Amino acid sequence: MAYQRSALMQERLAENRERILRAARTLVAQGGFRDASINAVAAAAGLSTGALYRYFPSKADLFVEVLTEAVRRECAILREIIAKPGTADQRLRAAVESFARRALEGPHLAYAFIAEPIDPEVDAARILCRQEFSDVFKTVLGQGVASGEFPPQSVDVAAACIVGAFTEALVRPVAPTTPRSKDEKLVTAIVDFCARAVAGIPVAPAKQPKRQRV
Amino acid sequence: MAYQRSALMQERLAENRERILRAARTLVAQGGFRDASINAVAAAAGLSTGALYRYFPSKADLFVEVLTEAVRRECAILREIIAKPGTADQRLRAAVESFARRALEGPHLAYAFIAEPIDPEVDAARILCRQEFSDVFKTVLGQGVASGEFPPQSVDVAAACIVGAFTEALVRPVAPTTPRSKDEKLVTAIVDFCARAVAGIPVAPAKQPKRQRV
DNA sequence: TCACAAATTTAACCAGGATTCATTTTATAC
DNA sequence: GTATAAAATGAATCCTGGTTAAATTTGTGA
Repeated sequence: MAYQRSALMQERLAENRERILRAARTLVAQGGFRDASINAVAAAAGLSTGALYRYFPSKADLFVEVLTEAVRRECAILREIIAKPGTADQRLRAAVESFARRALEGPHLAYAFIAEPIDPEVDAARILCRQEFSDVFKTVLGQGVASGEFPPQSVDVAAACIVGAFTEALVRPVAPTTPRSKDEKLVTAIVDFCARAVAGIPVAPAKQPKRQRV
Repeated sequence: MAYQRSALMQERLAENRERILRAARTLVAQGGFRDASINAVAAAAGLSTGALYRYFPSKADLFVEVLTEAVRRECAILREIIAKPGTADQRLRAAVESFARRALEGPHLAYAFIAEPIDPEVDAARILCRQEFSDVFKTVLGQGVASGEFPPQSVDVAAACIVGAFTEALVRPVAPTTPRSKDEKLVTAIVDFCARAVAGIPVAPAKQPKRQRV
């Protein structure tokens, strides 16, 4: 027999798979995992529930992939930002700002990826993803502490605090959706908070710090 | 007719109600809302499932009460702490430390009260509770900013960040339960992080800051 | 065009957990 | 002690949402 799928067909299948992942991500971004039932995802992807199971063996598998994929992208962006030249303070600010700005696009998404529980299997994957996030922030923090730009501190805890701080600050206004105009101020306030927290900079939000403390 | 419950009986009923609330809180503290099914709560309280519905009209109602009650207590403690004399820095540190220390007793509880979703009705109640938490922290922050002890900042965002920071830092280790010996360092690191974040204090974790900046 | 493999649909199926209700037990009033 | 109201039980019911599978459609190779 040696049954062979035509290139066109293969592409269509791959497209379906992508559509499912996209639909799942969109639904999570809009209403969290709660609104992302298999039925809803399938419908949003333009497929039947049954068809979805030809692409993903279970709901958990689907969302593990959605999660890791999104985190992979996010971390790549952040790593790129902190690899650029500049002080640790500048790079940390840039990373937090970028992260926060993207999270504002879909607050539920950020929340779901960091905290919202669904399934023990997915939760397990989340722990690994968080580790990846944390590592990115730890890198800058470690550099800043090593160079004396930041005071000595627990970089592990600080990294977690940064993630938590801006998650809470961004995600809370999910219920009464805040006007888009306030976003800028919110981002600035969060960035400043985190920067002060790790650097101990009294005022000067957006200025170049440059001083080296030991 | 005029059926009248004896004092003894009334007391027993009130005790049952209390027992249910206590059981629910304990179960949430141990394993989050996920482990706090109506059956489990009833069993833990030494009652049948049916009986529980004589005391609470629905699961949502029960947990709304558990939530608001716990938050009420917590806020009372915090308000007391920040009403004591001392610098804003000292009082903020004391409040965060107290909060963190109690959260470590039952990390799931803290998490469940701040983030874990169960039911739209409960989530709505949570928003009000968070407001209350936030208000407590805002009080100290506002005082510190007004007196010039803290640099100017968005006290709303900073309050949210504080809650988020230590939630994330405390709750994350829920999966692989960290050794109790590390708790002290963790609490210290979190307190320092928050203190630096609002005050911009470079080093000096537990010392008296006292300097007034304008 | 026919035979067969793969994909898809649709309609059950099933599990877990909240809620209800007929029945039993316990408390109160006379 | 008896009758009645309240409380408690625990099994039955219902609902939600993930999963499966028989039947159907579509694609592939001769």
